[in-house]
Amino acid sequence: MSCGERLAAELRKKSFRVTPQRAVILETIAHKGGHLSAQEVYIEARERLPGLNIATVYRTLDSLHSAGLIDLLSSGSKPVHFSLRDLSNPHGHLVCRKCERIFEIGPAFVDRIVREVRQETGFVIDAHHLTLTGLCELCAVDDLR
Amino acid sequence: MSCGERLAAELRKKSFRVTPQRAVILETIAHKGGHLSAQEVYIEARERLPGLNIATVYRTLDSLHSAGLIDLLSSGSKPVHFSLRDLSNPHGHLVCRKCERIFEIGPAFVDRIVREVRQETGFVIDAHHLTLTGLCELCAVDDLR
DNA sequence: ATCGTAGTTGCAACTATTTGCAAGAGATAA
DNA sequence: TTATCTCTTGCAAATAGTTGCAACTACGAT
Repeated sequence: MSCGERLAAELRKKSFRVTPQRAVILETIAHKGGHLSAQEVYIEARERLPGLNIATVYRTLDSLHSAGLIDLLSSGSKPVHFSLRDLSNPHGHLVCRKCERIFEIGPAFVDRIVREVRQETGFVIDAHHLTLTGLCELCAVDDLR
Repeated sequence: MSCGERLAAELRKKSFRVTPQRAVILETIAHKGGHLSAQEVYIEARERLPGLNIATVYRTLDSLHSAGLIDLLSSGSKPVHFSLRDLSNPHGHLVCRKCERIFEIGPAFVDRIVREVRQETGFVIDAHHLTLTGLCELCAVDDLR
């Protein structure tokens, strides 16, 4: 099964309809890799589907997120970014609210947190893109004065 | 020391200037309690400080957040909300990306996660408003088909 | 293959957020 | 107290994101 077919199947499974717009948007995110803003997705995707409307992009990103096909990285209050969910590489981000740097958390530790939360609350958090806000080691030291 | 004075001291400590705008915005958030959107803060605060500009509200909320005086609740891709940081009640939120319901995590468990992350990474996450996204118990069951 | 229905889309108007810049005002030191 | 240095603010314009609604279309039922 091709990548596109896999995504389409995934969508159908969640009873979302498979439309050209959704396919193009999803493929755009998959193709570019990394994190994209809604605007970036729009600009890229419109090259392949000229009539595409920005409102559709926003609504589609929303749908794809609740379907669990893409992840959402909201670093602080800054604009939200999206990325394809990569099941093979669950990882997390630590966003420092002071220096704004972003640190990665490895798969093993992310996995541990997911397990603990599930055990404690029954809630299954998205391991693929766990994002935590706080102070990095250096800024935390400053913060004590 | 009054509440306002405490907040002013806190601001000065982080070398932010204490201005009428910041005081009013902070007091508005403290007074109303719960979570407010930037617009709500603006409407409320302007009653007390008529000349107040919306741009100032956004910039101030940003400053107060990086100063660690207010927390930020971005449930999914929905508009960001702000609330006063309440040191006496650290708690977390679990946001289900499917049914959109929000569940609370108690202080004890939040504390445990904070400790684990610090131990593992040196990063001190904001315990006052930990927000995790994923699937609640019910939606997780559905998700398996 | 065709139909009907409910989910999706494009459009346009609207609301929300950000930014550059000149004027204004806390904080520090003299 | 006053001068000075930056940080902040207000304004206005630009950008980003949302919403209602009529037209369109994917897809299960016929």
